[in-house]
Amino acid sequence: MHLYLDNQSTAPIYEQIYTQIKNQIIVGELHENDALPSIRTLAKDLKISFITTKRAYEELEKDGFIYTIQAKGCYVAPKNTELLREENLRKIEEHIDQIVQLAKLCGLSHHELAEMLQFALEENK
Amino acid sequence: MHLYLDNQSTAPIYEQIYTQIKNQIIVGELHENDALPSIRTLAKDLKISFITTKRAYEELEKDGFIYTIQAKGCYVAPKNTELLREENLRKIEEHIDQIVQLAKLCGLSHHELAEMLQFALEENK
DNA sequence: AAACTGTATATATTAATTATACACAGTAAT
DNA sequence: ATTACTGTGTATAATTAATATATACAGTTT
Repeated sequence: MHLYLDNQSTAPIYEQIYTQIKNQIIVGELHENDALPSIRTLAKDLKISFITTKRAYEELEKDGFIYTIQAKGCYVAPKNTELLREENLRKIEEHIDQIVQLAKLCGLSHHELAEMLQFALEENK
Repeated sequence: MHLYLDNQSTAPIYEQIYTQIKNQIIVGELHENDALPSIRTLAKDLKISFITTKRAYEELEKDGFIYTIQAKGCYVAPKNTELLREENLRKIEEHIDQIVQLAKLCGLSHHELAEMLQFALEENK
Protein backbone atom coordinates (compact mmCIF):
# COMPACT_ATOMS: atom_id res chain seq x y z
CA MET A 1 0.00 0.00 0.00
CA HIS A 2 1.36 3.37 -1.02
CA LEU A 3 0.97 6.42 1.16
CA TYR A 4 2.57 9.80 0.76
CA LEU A 5 2.73 12.56 3.31
CA ASP A 6 2.91 16.04 1.89
CA ASN A 7 4.67 18.38 4.27
CA GLN A 8 3.57 21.36 2.23
CA SER A 9 -0.07 20.45 2.62
CA THR A 10 -2.12 22.27 5.21
CA ALA A 11 -4.14 19.12 5.75
CA PRO A 12 -3.26 17.35 9.00
CA ILE A 13 -1.32 14.09 8.75
CA TYR A 14 -4.15 11.92 10.01
CA GLU A 15 -6.42 13.39 7.38
CA GLN A 16 -3.97 12.75 4.56
CA ILE A 17 -3.79 9.10 5.64
CA TYR A 18 -7.56 8.92 5.98
CA THR A 19 -8.19 10.36 2.54
CA GLN A 20 -5.66 8.24 0.70
CA ILE A 21 -6.85 4.97 2.22
CA LYS A 22 -10.47 5.94 1.67
CA ASN A 23 -9.77 6.71 -1.96
CA GLN A 24 -7.94 3.44 -2.49
CA ILE A 25 -10.96 1.63 -1.11
CA ILE A 26 -13.42 3.54 -3.26
CA VAL A 27 -11.32 3.13 -6.40
CA GLY A 28 -10.96 -0.59 -5.70
CA GLU A 29 -7.19 -0.76 -5.10
CA LEU A 30 -8.05 -2.21 -1.71
CA HIS A 31 -10.57 -5.02 -1.52
CA GLU A 32 -13.03 -6.26 1.08
CA ASN A 33 -11.35 -7.80 4.09
CA ASP A 34 -7.86 -6.87 2.94
CA ALA A 35 -5.69 -6.38 5.99
CA LEU A 36 -4.35 -2.89 6.45
CA PRO A 37 -0.85 -2.33 7.83
CA SER A 38 -0.90 -2.21 11.61
CA ILE A 39 -1.02 1.25 13.10
CA ARG A 40 2.51 0.75 14.44
CA THR A 41 4.03 -0.56 11.22
CA LEU A 42 2.47 2.25 9.22
CA ALA A 43 3.61 4.80 11.77
CA LYS A 44 7.15 3.46 11.59
CA ASP A 45 7.14 3.61 7.78
CA LEU A 46 5.90 7.17 7.80
CA LYS A 47 8.14 8.15 10.71
CA ILE A 48 5.28 9.49 12.78
CA SER A 49 3.64 8.52 16.05
CA PHE A 50 1.31 5.55 15.93
CA ILE A 51 -1.27 7.69 17.72
CA THR A 52 -1.63 9.60 14.49
CA THR A 53 -2.14 6.50 12.36
CA LYS A 54 -4.56 5.31 15.03
CA ARG A 55 -6.56 8.47 14.63
CA ALA A 56 -6.75 8.03 10.86
CA TYR A 57 -7.96 4.45 11.31
CA GLU A 58 -10.50 5.56 13.91
CA GLU A 59 -12.03 8.01 11.47
CA LEU A 60 -12.07 5.39 8.73
CA GLU A 61 -13.88 3.00 11.04
CA LYS A 62 -16.32 5.66 12.19
CA ASP A 63 -17.22 6.30 8.57
CA GLY A 64 -17.62 2.61 7.83
CA PHE A 65 -14.62 2.10 5.51
CA ILE A 66 -12.75 -0.33 7.71
CA TYR A 67 -13.38 -2.53 10.70
CA THR A 68 -10.95 -3.49 13.45
CA ILE A 69 -10.54 -6.61 15.50
CA GLN A 70 -8.96 -5.97 18.85
CA ALA A 71 -5.42 -7.37 19.04
CA LYS A 72 -5.59 -8.60 15.45
CA GLY A 73 -5.73 -5.72 13.06
CA CYS A 74 -7.75 -3.49 10.78
CA TYR A 75 -9.46 -4.64 7.61
CA VAL A 76 -11.26 -3.12 4.66
CA ALA A 77 -15.00 -3.23 5.31
CA PRO A 78 -17.35 -4.83 2.82
CA LYS A 79 -18.56 -2.09 0.50
CA ASN A 80 -22.02 -0.74 0.94
CA THR A 81 -23.06 -2.83 3.84
CA GLU A 82 -26.77 -2.43 4.23
CA LEU A 83 -26.17 -0.39 7.36
CA LEU A 84 -23.89 2.10 5.65
CA ARG A 85 -26.35 2.41 2.82
CA GLU A 86 -29.25 3.03 5.18
CA GLU A 87 -27.26 5.64 7.01
CA ASN A 88 -26.31 7.44 3.84
CA LEU A 89 -29.85 7.31 2.55
CA ARG A 90 -31.03 8.90 5.76
CA LYS A 91 -28.46 11.66 5.42
CA ILE A 92 -29.46 12.21 1.81
CA GLU A 93 -33.11 12.53 2.81
CA GLU A 94 -32.21 15.12 5.41
CA HIS A 95 -30.33 17.15 2.83
CA ILE A 96 -33.24 16.86 0.42
CA ASP A 97 -35.65 18.12 3.08
CA GLN A 98 -33.40 21.11 3.72
CA ILE A 99 -33.25 21.79 0.02
CA VAL A 100 -37.01 21.63 -0.41
CA GLN A 101 -37.46 24.14 2.42
CA LEU A 102 -34.88 26.51 0.98
CA ALA A 103 -36.28 26.19 -2.52
CA LYS A 104 -39.71 27.09 -1.23
CA LEU A 105 -38.28 30.15 0.54
CA CYS A 106 -36.74 31.60 -2.58
CA GLY A 107 -39.38 30.44 -5.03
CA LEU A 108 -37.23 28.00 -6.92
CA SER A 109 -39.28 25.81 -9.22
CA HIS A 110 -39.15 22.04 -9.17
CA HIS A 111 -37.75 22.07 -12.63
CA GLU A 112 -34.93 24.44 -11.76
CA LEU A 113 -34.08 22.32 -8.75
CA ALA A 114 -33.99 19.14 -10.78
CA GLU A 115 -31.71 20.87 -13.24
CA MET A 116 -29.31 21.93 -10.49
CA LEU A 117 -29.11 18.34 -9.30
CA GLN A 118 -28.61 17.08 -12.82
CA PHE A 119 -25.81 19.55 -13.36
CA ALA A 120 -24.02 18.57 -10.15
CA LEU A 121 -24.27 14.92 -11.10
CA GLU A 122 -22.87 15.49 -14.57
CA GLU A 123 -20.03 17.53 -13.13
CA ASN A 124 -19.13 14.76 -10.74
CA LYS A 125 -19.15 11.78 -13.05
CA MET B 1 -32.97 48.15 21.54
CA HIS B 2 -32.64 45.26 23.95
CA LEU B 3 -29.59 43.04 23.98
CA TYR B 4 -28.66 40.40 26.52
CA LEU B 5 -25.29 38.75 26.92
CA ASP B 6 -25.42 35.26 28.31
CA ASN B 7 -22.22 34.40 30.15
CA GLN B 8 -23.22 30.75 30.34
CA SER B 9 -23.51 30.52 26.58
CA THR B 10 -20.65 28.98 24.65
CA ALA B 11 -21.41 31.34 21.79
CA PRO B 12 -18.89 34.17 21.51
CA ILE B 13 -20.06 37.65 22.48
CA TYR B 14 -19.88 39.06 18.98
CA GLU B 15 -22.06 36.20 17.76
CA GLN B 16 -24.69 36.76 20.43
CA ILE B 17 -24.92 40.39 19.39
CA TYR B 18 -25.00 39.45 15.73
CA THR B 19 -27.78 36.92 16.20
CA GLN B 20 -30.01 39.10 18.34
CA ILE B 21 -29.82 42.09 16.02
CA LYS B 22 -30.32 39.89 12.97
CA ASN B 23 -33.40 38.33 14.56
CA GLN B 24 -34.84 41.72 15.47
CA ILE B 25 -34.44 42.76 11.86
CA ILE B 26 -36.02 39.60 10.47
CA VAL B 27 -38.90 39.73 12.94
CA GLY B 28 -39.49 43.37 12.10
CA GLU B 29 -38.67 44.94 15.47
CA LEU B 30 -36.07 46.95 13.63
CA HIS B 31 -37.08 48.70 10.42
CA GLU B 32 -35.29 49.76 7.27
CA ASN B 33 -32.85 52.62 7.85
CA ASP B 34 -33.32 52.59 11.60
CA ALA B 35 -30.11 53.80 13.23
CA LEU B 36 -28.34 51.25 15.39
CA PRO B 37 -26.52 52.32 18.54
CA SER B 38 -22.92 53.32 17.79
CA ILE B 39 -20.36 50.59 18.35
CA ARG B 40 -18.93 52.57 21.29
CA THR B 41 -22.25 53.32 22.98
CA LEU B 42 -23.33 49.71 22.68
CA ALA B 43 -19.97 48.52 23.97
CA LYS B 44 -20.27 50.83 26.97
CA ASP B 45 -23.77 49.58 27.74
CA LEU B 46 -22.66 45.96 27.55
CA LYS B 47 -19.39 46.69 29.35
CA ILE B 48 -17.24 45.14 26.64
CA SER B 49 -14.66 46.44 24.19
CA PHE B 50 -16.01 48.34 21.22
CA ILE B 51 -13.85 46.09 19.03
CA THR B 52 -16.26 43.32 19.82
CA THR B 53 -19.37 45.30 18.91
CA LYS B 54 -17.51 46.37 15.79
CA ARG B 55 -16.99 42.76 14.86
CA ALA B 56 -20.69 41.98 15.30
CA TYR B 57 -21.60 44.92 13.08
CA GLU B 58 -19.01 43.89 10.50
CA GLU B 59 -20.59 40.46 10.21
CA LEU B 60 -24.07 41.98 9.97
CA GLU B 61 -22.88 44.22 7.16
CA LYS B 62 -21.11 41.38 5.39
CA ASP B 63 -24.36 39.41 5.42
CA GLY B 64 -26.35 42.36 4.16
CA PHE B 65 -28.43 43.11 7.25
CA ILE B 66 -27.05 46.57 7.94
CA TYR B 67 -25.04 49.24 6.17
CA THR B 68 -22.60 51.72 7.65
CA ILE B 69 -21.73 55.27 6.76
CA GLN B 70 -18.22 56.22 7.74
CA ALA B 71 -18.19 58.67 10.66
CA LYS B 72 -21.99 58.66 10.88
CA GLY B 73 -23.25 55.32 12.03
CA CYS B 74 -24.81 51.98 11.19
CA TYR B 75 -28.32 51.49 9.84
CA VAL B 76 -30.71 48.65 9.12
CA ALA B 77 -30.44 47.74 5.45
CA PRO B 78 -33.47 47.59 3.16
CA LYS B 79 -34.55 43.97 2.91
CA ASN B 80 -32.82 42.63 -0.12
CA THR B 81 -34.73 39.67 -1.46
CA GLU B 82 -32.24 39.20 -4.27
CA LEU B 83 -29.43 38.84 -1.76
CA LEU B 84 -31.42 36.40 0.31
CA ARG B 85 -32.17 34.40 -2.80
CA GLU B 86 -28.50 34.25 -3.75
CA GLU B 87 -27.65 33.05 -0.27
CA ASN B 88 -30.26 30.32 -0.35
CA LEU B 89 -29.10 29.18 -3.75
CA ARG B 90 -25.59 28.88 -2.39
CA LYS B 91 -26.83 26.79 0.51
CA ILE B 92 -28.83 24.58 -1.82
CA GLU B 93 -25.74 23.96 -3.91
CA GLU B 94 -23.82 22.94 -0.82
CA HIS B 95 -26.52 20.44 0.08
CA ILE B 96 -26.50 19.09 -3.44
CA ASP B 97 -22.76 18.59 -3.33
CA GLN B 98 -23.10 16.66 -0.10
CA ILE B 99 -25.81 14.53 -1.65
CA VAL B 100 -23.76 13.73 -4.72
CA GLN B 101 -20.87 12.57 -2.53
CA LEU B 102 -23.14 10.39 -0.41
CA ALA B 103 -24.91 8.94 -3.42
CA LYS B 104 -21.58 7.96 -4.90
CA LEU B 105 -20.60 6.23 -1.67
CA CYS B 106 -23.62 3.98 -1.53
CA GLY B 107 -23.98 3.45 -5.24
CA LEU B 108 -27.23 5.31 -5.63
CA SER B 109 -28.02 5.89 -9.27
CA HIS B 110 -28.81 9.28 -10.74
CA HIS B 111 -32.25 8.08 -11.52
CA GLU B 112 -32.97 6.94 -7.96
CA LEU B 113 -31.69 10.23 -6.65
CA ALA B 114 -33.89 12.21 -9.00
CA GLU B 115 -36.83 10.12 -7.87
CA MET B 116 -36.13 10.81 -4.20
CA LEU B 117 -36.07 14.52 -4.93
CA GLN B 118 -39.25 14.27 -6.95
CA PHE B 119 -40.95 12.40 -4.13
CA ALA B 120 -39.92 14.98 -1.52
CA LEU B 121 -41.20 17.77 -3.74
CA GLU B 122 -44.56 16.11 -4.29
CA GLU B 123 -44.92 15.50 -0.59
CA ASN B 124 -44.26 19.12 0.17
CA LYS B 125 -46.55 20.79 -2.29
C1' DA C 1 7.12 -16.13 27.18
C1' DA C 2 7.90 -13.25 23.07
C1' DA C 3 6.15 -10.54 19.58
C1' DC C 4 2.80 -8.94 17.70
C1' DT C 5 -2.10 -6.60 17.59
C1' DG C 6 -5.35 -2.38 19.17
C1' DT C 7 -6.80 0.67 23.57
C1' DA C 8 -6.86 4.36 27.13
C1' DT C 9 -5.16 8.21 29.58
C1' DA C 10 -2.42 12.18 30.00
C1' DT C 11 0.23 15.80 27.85
C1' DA C 12 2.88 18.92 24.80
C1' DT C 13 2.61 21.65 20.70
C1' DT C 14 0.47 24.31 17.31
C1' DA C 15 -3.01 26.91 15.11
C1' DA C 16 -7.38 29.32 15.15
C1' DT C 17 -10.64 32.00 17.51
C1' DT C 18 -11.99 35.61 20.37
C1' DA C 19 -11.39 39.87 22.61
C1' DT C 20 -8.76 43.77 23.35
C1' DA C 21 -5.88 48.63 23.12
C1' DC C 22 -4.63 52.46 20.79
C1' DA C 23 -3.70 55.67 17.14
C1' DC C 24 -6.16 57.28 13.10
C1' DA C 25 -9.67 59.67 9.88
C1' DG C 26 -14.23 61.53 8.64
C1' DT C 27 -18.57 64.22 10.12
C1' DA C 28 -21.29 67.49 12.60
C1' DA C 29 -22.36 71.04 15.68
C1' DT C 30 -20.90 74.39 18.53
C1' DA D 1 -11.48 75.63 14.39
C1' DT D 2 -12.31 73.07 18.36
C1' DT D 3 -14.96 69.59 20.64
C1' DA D 4 -17.30 65.45 20.55
C1' DC D 5 -19.06 62.38 18.30
C1' DT D 6 -18.97 58.60 14.33
C1' DG D 7 -16.37 54.22 12.08
C1' DT D 8 -11.37 52.27 10.51
C1' DG D 9 -6.81 49.88 10.62
C1' DT D 10 -2.96 47.73 12.75
C1' DA D 11 -1.01 45.18 16.33
C1' DT D 12 -1.44 42.15 20.20
C1' DA D 13 -2.99 39.43 24.32
C1' DA D 14 -5.80 35.65 26.01
C1' DT D 15 -8.40 31.76 25.30
C1' DT D 16 -9.87 27.69 23.12
C1' DA D 17 -9.70 23.95 19.77
C1' DA D 18 -7.04 20.98 16.84
C1' DT D 19 -3.14 18.15 16.16
C1' DA D 20 0.49 15.11 17.41
C1' DT D 21 2.79 12.72 20.85
C1' DA D 22 4.58 9.26 24.91
C1' DT D 23 3.68 5.80 27.93
C1' DA D 24 1.38 2.17 30.25
C1' DC D 25 -2.12 -1.22 29.32
C1' DA D 26 -4.79 -5.48 27.55
C1' DG D 27 -5.90 -9.10 24.14
C1' DT D 28 -4.17 -12.61 20.40
C1' DT D 29 -1.01 -15.61 18.20
C1' DT D 30 2.84 -18.55 17.83
